[in-house]
Amino acid sequence: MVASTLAEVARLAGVSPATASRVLNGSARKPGPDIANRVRQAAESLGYVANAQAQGLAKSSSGLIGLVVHDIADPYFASIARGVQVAARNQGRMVLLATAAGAPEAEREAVAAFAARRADSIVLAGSRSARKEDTDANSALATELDRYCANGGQVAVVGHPVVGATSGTGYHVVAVPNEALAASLAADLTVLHTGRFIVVAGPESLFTSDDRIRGFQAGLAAAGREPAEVFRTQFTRSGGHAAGLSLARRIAAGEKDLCIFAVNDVMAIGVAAAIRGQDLRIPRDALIAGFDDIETLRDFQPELSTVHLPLEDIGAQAARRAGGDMDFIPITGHVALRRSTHHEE
Amino acid sequence: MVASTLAEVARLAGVSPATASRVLNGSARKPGPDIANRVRQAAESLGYVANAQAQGLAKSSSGLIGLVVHDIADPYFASIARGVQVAARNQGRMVLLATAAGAPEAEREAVAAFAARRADSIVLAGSRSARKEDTDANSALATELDRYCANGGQVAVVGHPVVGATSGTGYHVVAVPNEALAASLAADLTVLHTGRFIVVAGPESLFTSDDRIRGFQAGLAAAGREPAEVFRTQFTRSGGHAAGLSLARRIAAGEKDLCIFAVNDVMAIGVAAAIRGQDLRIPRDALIAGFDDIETLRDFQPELSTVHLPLEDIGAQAARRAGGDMDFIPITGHVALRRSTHHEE
DNA sequence: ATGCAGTGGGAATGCGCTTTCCCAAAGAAT
DNA sequence: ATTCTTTGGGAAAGCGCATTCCCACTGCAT
Repeated sequence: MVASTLAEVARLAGVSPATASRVLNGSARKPGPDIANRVRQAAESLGYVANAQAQGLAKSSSGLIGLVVHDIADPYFASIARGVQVAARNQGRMVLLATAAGAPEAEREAVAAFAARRADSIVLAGSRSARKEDTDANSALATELDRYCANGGQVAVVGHPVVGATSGTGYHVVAVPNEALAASLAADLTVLHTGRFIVVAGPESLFTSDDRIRGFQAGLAAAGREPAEVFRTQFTRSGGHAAGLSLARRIAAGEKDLCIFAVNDVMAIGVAAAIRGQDLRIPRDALIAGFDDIETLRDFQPELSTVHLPLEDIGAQAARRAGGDMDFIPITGHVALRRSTHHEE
Repeated sequence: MVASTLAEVARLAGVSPATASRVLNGSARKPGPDIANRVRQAAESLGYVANAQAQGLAKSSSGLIGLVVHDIADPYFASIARGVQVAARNQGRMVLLATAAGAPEAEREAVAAFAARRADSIVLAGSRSARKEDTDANSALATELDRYCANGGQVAVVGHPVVGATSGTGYHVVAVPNEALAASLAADLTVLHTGRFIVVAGPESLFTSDDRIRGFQAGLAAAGREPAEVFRTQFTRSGGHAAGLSLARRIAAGEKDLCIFAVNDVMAIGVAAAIRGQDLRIPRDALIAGFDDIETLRDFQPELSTVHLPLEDIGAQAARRAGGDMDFIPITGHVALRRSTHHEE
C-alpha cells in the first residue's frame, strides 16, 4: 500500500504540510479560500487519501469500534451487528469484527487485538458463561478488559457483565431483561395451557440460558404451577433438534399435553423440526415457544410464539454507550404469542 | 486511549527501544535469552500492548481486510461474512466491516475508508447492479477501486465485476455460477412439473437477479418449455411477500399448476408465506423453489427446494484471494430439490 | 600477536500526520 | 504615527514503532 502523502500534496500546492493538513482534514483553523482551493485541487489530482493510521497515531484515537460476537452467521448476532454497524456509521466510525465461537480465550484475543489497534470502544456480544472449565479464560478476559478500560477504552457488554471484571470506569452493560421476559412468557403461557411445561435449554452456566430458565420457572411458580423439567442440550439448532427427537419419543409414547419452551428461537425451530419429523404435529401434539423473535424465522409455520427482543436496538445501544453517549434507553422486549402455542379448537 | 509504550518498556528493562522491539514483536534478529526475558517481564508488568497503528505506519501494512456487504443481518451476507472472518483469522488479520445497503455511493465511501485505513485487501459483497440511476455512483466506485488497486491494494468482488473497473492488477472476482445453476434448477424442475413457470425476481439490472432469470429461462428453453413470466419486485422478503399476494389472487382465481421460482430463498419464503396466508397450500396449490439454500431456512415446511451455494466458502475464497493466496478453487453449487416442489400424490 | 568474520546491542532515521509554537503582516486602537 | 491585537501561514516537535546503520566485542584462523 503506497499512496501519495500529505507532504506531496503540500509541495504540489506550494504550501506547508501544516496548511495542507488544516484544509484537508478538519481543523479549527481554516486557511484562506484561495489556498484551500489550491490544496484541494492538488489532493484531487494526486488521488490523495489520508492515512488513517498516521492520523490515529498523531491524535491517538482511531475511530474504530471493536465488535466481538459469538458467530456472525447466527441471526441473533447478525442483527445485533447491524445495530452496532448503524450506530458506528452515525458516529463516523468503522467497526472491527471478531468472532469468538463461545470461547472466552478467543474473546480475550479479540479484545487484545482491538486494544492493539487502539479501538476507541469495544462491544462484547459473545455469550457469557461461568462454566468451570472457562474460569481461567474468563478471568484472563476480565484482566484484558480492565487493562483496556484503564487505558481509557470504553466497553459495552450485552447481556451479562464479564465475570470478574472490576474496572469502574468505561465499563457499560446493556442489560437484557431475560429473566423478567421469560417470567412474563411463562405467565402468558399458563393461561393458554393447563398441562405440563418443559424447557429445552443450553448447557449449564450459560448466563442467557440460565436466566431464561430461572425467569420461566419463576413465572410458573407465580401462577401456581409446578416447576418445568429442564432438558439440557447445545445452545444451537442441532441441540434443539436432538432434544426434539428425544421429546418426540416421549410424546409418541403417550406423554400428551406438553408445552415446550426452548430458550431461543433457533433451538425452538430445531425442536419443532425434530418433532414434526416424527409425524407429530405442532401445536396439536405439543406447544412450542421460543425466545428472541428472529426475523428470518417469522414466516415459520406454525408461527412461533416467542419473546420479542429489539436486537438491532440492543446493538445500537451498546455502540452508543460505548461511544460515550450515555443517555440511558432501557431495553424492553415483549411476549409475542402466536400459533405455535395455541391448542387447536 | 493512552497506554504504555515500547520506549517505557525498554527503559524499565534497561535496554534500547530497538532491542525491546526485536524481542516483543517478531523480528529476524533474536536478542539473547536473558535480555529477552527482562524485556518480556517489563512488558508484562507494564501491561504493554503494541500499538498496531504505529506498527502499521512503520511497516506500511495494516493487517486489515475490509469487507463491505449489502446488509450484515441478511443471512446470505452473514454467511459470507463468516467465511471472510474465518479466512482472515487464519491469515492473522482482522476484518473491518461496512454495510452499503445496496447504494453504490455507500460502497464507494466504504472503499475509500478502507483505503484510508490502508486495508491490505478488500472484499466487496454488495449487490452489483447496472441501474440507470446508479451509473455515476458505479463509476465513482470503479474509480475508487482502481485507485486502491493502483496503490497496491487487493480487491475481491463476489458475484459480478464492478462495472467500469479497469485496473488490471490486484483485482479478483469470485464468480458465482448463478446462470448455470439456475439453468440446471430449471432443467430439474421441468421433469417434476408439466405446468407453467413463473419467476419472482428482483428489480431490473440487479446482476444476481438477472443472471438467475436468464439461466432459468435458458434451462426452460433447453427443455422445450415456454419462457416463464417474470414478476419484478423487491429483492427482499417483503418483495416476495407482495408478489406472493398477487400470485395467490391468481391462483385463487383458478390459475392452477404453477411453479414459482423466486430468485432467492428469502423471497421464496415471502412468497410462500403470502400464499399460505390466503388459505392456499404448498405444494398443493403451487410449487415453490428458491436459491441460496440459507441455513436458517432449512427447517421451513414444506422444505424449500433451492440451489445450494457454499456461501461461507465463497466468503473464505474471496478473502483468500484478496489475501494473495491465489490457488483457484472454483465455486460450485448444486440443485437441492425438496418437498416444496413435489406435487402431492 | 594480528587480522578476520560474526554476533549482539544501541543510535538514529523515517513512516504520515497533527499540533503547538513562532513569526510576519495587517488591522484596530490610542 | 506608534503600539497592541488579531489573523494566517510555516517550522518543528512529536505520536509509537521498525529498521538500517554503526560500533564494540568475541572467537577463530593465520
